Parts: sequence; C-alpha cells; structure tokens
Amino acid sequence: MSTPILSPLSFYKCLSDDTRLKALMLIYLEKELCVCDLITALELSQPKVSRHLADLRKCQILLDERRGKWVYYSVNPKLPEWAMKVLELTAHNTEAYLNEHITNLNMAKQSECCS
Amino acid sequence: MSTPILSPLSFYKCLSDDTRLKALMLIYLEKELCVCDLITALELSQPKVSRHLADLRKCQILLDERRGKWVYYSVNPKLPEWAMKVLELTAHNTEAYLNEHITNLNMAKQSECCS
DNA sequence: AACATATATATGATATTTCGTATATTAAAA
DNA sequence: TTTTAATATACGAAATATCATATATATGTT
Repeated sequence: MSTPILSPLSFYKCLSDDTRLKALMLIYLEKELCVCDLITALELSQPKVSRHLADLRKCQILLDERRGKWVYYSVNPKLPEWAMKVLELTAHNTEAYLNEHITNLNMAKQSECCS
Repeated sequence: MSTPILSPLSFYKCLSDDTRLKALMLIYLEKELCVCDLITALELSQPKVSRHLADLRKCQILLDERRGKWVYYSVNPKLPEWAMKVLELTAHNTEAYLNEHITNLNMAKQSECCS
C-alpha cells in the first residue's frame, strides 16, 4: 500500500470551484481536452482557465501533455479508485449543470481551434 | 423528476472544509451524532462545530432533530442518490483521515456526554 | 422563578481564494 | 530570426470564508 496521492480534503477543495468542477467534468467525459477547448466550452478568459487547470494539475487530479502548440489535459489514471468513482458519479448525474458547456464544446469541435 | 435539492457545486463546497468534511463523515458512519459528540471527536470549540453544522444543514445535506437538551444531526435521506454514494465512497476510503476522531468518539461514548 | 447545560448566532478581525491585467514561456510559421 | 499562436505565471485588488469571542436561545432542573 502506497500513500494516497491526495487527501480527501484537497480533492474536494479542487471540486469546490465552479470553473474547476466544470473543467474536470468535461475532461472526464471527453477523456482529454486542450485548453482552447475549455476556454470555448466554459466561455471564460484564458488565464482563468489556465490557473484553475494548474490547481488540478498540482494536486495530481489532472495530467498535462504538450503536443505542438497545444496542451492536453486528462484525468490522472493513478487517482485512487474511490476518487475516480466520485468523478464518474458526478459527471453522469449533473447534466443540467454541464449542459450548455457540452453544447459549446460540440460547436467548438466543428471550428478551427487545435485542429 | 423534481429539481435536485442541491447543486453539485454547493455540495462540494460543503465538503471542502476540514471540519465539515470530518463531521459529515462521522455522522454518515454513525447514522446520527449530537453536537457534543462532535465537539469531543473533533476536539474543536462548540461555536466552530455548530457553525459548520449549520452550513451543512442550510444546504440540506444534514437534518437536525432536537431531543431534550441535545440536537442530533443525521444525513438527509432525500439527498440525491449520486451524492449519497459519494459520501459512502469517501467514508469508507479515508480511514487515515478519520482514524483519531473515531477513536475520540468511542472514548466519548463511555463518558457522560448526552447520556 | 432562578439556574445550569447544550446549542445557535452575531460581530468584527484575519486568512484564504479568486480575479483581471500584464507579462513570460514555448513552439510553430513566415 | 522575427512574428504569431497557445498556454502559463506573477501580482495586487477584491471577494469570500473562517475564526475567536461574546451573547442569545432553548430545555431541563432545583
């Protein structure tokens, strides 16, 4: 048994901000998203999105991977299983909360961002 | 389908403070606890515990019931099922985080508080 | 009625979080 | 090598959360 990579408290602190919670849910549902996708989906400024993604990265909930000009974020597969299940439950039971952002995301995919 | 009694964001905001998260986990595990049990288990001041319980009550995660001089708190059974499962997963996968408080609680039960 | 006990709330001080703006970094393109 | 595009970070201001202390309320006891 290794020590868990994050405490329950820091995990839930990460989920306690609107931007972080929505970004995390969208990344969970889509497997991976680049920053520009999230800027469009959430209709927020670039620094605001980057700052919150950095929070999620620093507590190891998200991994980042640069590919060319773009940085892609995905859920860290090493998350404790209980935390992964929490993300699963939340993502699949908060449609109303995510609705418009998923719509934005689908529209974004037809446009030119990170093509 | 009725509207959910709480948004995912306000749910997670409630879990994002050490006192609230621990109190909620203990109440979940014990079914119900009175305020004096929590003061002992968490080793915190009475106003601090009451204030955080009030937060959990106001967003309808907890119910309160007065019996004589004591007020007992329990998890609201009307919580959305996904949220209830989140509590279940968290309570049963954060032993290290709750350990000493459960010890305190068991010691408290042998003493005179709310007997 | 006066008192004691358990709990709740008000208040102002302090700490923490979030934000907008400006700037830095990195990689590709020209 | 200059420029452009995508992303990250620094910094001070503003908003929000938390706290300790004092006080209020509610119940039971004498």
